[in-house]
Formats: sequence, structure tokens, C-alpha cells
Amino acid sequence: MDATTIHALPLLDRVDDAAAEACCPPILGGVLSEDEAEQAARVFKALADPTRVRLLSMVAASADHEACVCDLTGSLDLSQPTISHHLKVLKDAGLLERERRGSWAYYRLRPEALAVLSRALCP
Amino acid sequence: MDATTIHALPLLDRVDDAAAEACCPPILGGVLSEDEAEQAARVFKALADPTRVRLLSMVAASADHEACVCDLTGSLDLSQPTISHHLKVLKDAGLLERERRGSWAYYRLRPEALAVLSRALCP
DNA sequence: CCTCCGCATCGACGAATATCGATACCCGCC
DNA sequence: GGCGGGTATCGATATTCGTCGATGCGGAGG
Repeated sequence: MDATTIHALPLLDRVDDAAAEACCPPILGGVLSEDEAEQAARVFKALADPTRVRLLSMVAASADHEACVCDLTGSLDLSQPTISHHLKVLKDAGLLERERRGSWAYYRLRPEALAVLSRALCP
Repeated sequence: MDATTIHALPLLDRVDDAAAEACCPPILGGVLSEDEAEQAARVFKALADPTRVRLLSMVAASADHEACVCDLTGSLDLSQPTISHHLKVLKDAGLLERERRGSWAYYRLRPEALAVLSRALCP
């Protein structure tokens, strides 16, 4: 029920240990089923907003690929609830992971997720 | 004005001839500007719908990476105008290109677009 | 020229989404 | 235990989006 542990990236299921050469599973690996398309679209939907793409790039550009929410809210001219909402969307999509450290919340990049997406699109 | 020739992939501008080793320009290549994020999100938005992801995979799985509209409408249990709309979105995003052949319209994959997207996400 | 067929556009409508202010939650600190 | 600062959630609202039926357009064939 809670999306804290379950990320919307079942595409990962296709990437087992022996999938190093299996470059293009989803998009170009035959016609996708209704469910597969739904799962792929869910991740792309998380990237379908300029603010979220920018947030992702900010986290990726930070040290250790992680950033505190307070830093992000200060850089984006949007209200704090809005930033928090976008970060939640990225987290639920499996692109970021959250960790509380003291009073602050840090969001860290999940490079595997981007790798899966990248491989899914390679021609 | 017309989106027939102009595709929404200025990301291609970053991929010049000497960019073979420049693996990750957009997302992970530093903080994106407002405009860059907007352009990236525009392409992702085209992939943010299950029907469109499926259409793309169908075209990609077809011979010569192209498919006739009549084939696609027959496979998706959606009205013909809806399919036509989704194909237009994919075309305007630069992911597909259209060609009239006789009475039929063929949509062909643009592998460069997928390659750009793939490189943009690689970690 | 008229008709049929494949496809695109238009107008409308319901659903989803981005955004905000207000408020609740969590945690270190006094 | 109460306070205060950093985040998340809630409720509301305006905009965007997916879908459809109806209609327009363009080419092939009688």
C-alpha cells in the first residue's frame, strides 16, 4: 500500500544478472503488453514535468548525488509544498530515495532506475 | 508554426560530432536551466501515456521500423481519432515521422531521438 | 464528377495534475 | 513538556490531457 519501499519500476524485473548484453528489453524489444506499457508510462510521467526534471538534475549534480529539501526549495521559486509534492512523485517512481537525517530530509538519486530507463530506450 | 519539420528535440543540439564520449549531456550533466528542463520534459511527456508507449513499441517492432495507421487502429481498441491524436503527439515530439504513401499514412521510428533520450539518462 | 475509404481536425466533456495556503507531523532543543 | 524549524499532507482551484462522435480533407477508382 505504502509506496515507501515499493517503487514503480518493475522494469527492473527484466534486468537480471545475465542481462548485461540484453540492451533493449522494453520499448524496442517487441510489442509491449498493456501492463508493461502502463508501468513504463508511469516512470516517464514522473519525468514529464519541467520542475521535476530540474529537481532530478539538481539532485544528480549535488555531492554524493543527494540533496537536502531545504536547498531545493531555495532554488526553485515554488512553494515548499509544491517541491515536496514533486519529490514524492519522483520517489514513488523509483527515481529518488528519501532518508531522514536529523531534522532534514535528503533525497538521493537511484542510478539503477536511470540505467533501466536508458537501456529501455537505446536503439 | 507547423510542427511537421520542427521536432521538439533541441537536445539534439548538444549532440555534435565530437560528442561520442559526451555520454550524459542533459539530465546528469549539471543543473538544467529552465528552458532545458522544459524541452526535456516535453519529450518525456510524449512517453507519459501507456497508449503512446505501446504505439511506439508497435512501430518499432514492425518491419523497417514503420507501420501503417490502419494496422495500429486495428490493434488498440481505441477510436481512430484517438490513435491519430497520439501519433501526432509522438510525431511532434520528434519520436516518429510521417509519410503518405498512396491513401495510407505510415509512421516510422526516429532512432536518433531515442538514442538522444537514452544518452540523456545514462548514469 | 462523384463516391468511397483512410486519416486528420474540431468541439465537447470528464479525469488527472500542478499549484497554492492552511495545517498537521516530526524532531532536536531549551 | 513545550517550542520552533523543517517537511509532509490536505482541500481547493485552474489548467491540461485523454477520449469520443461528428465532420473535413485528400487521394484512388469507377
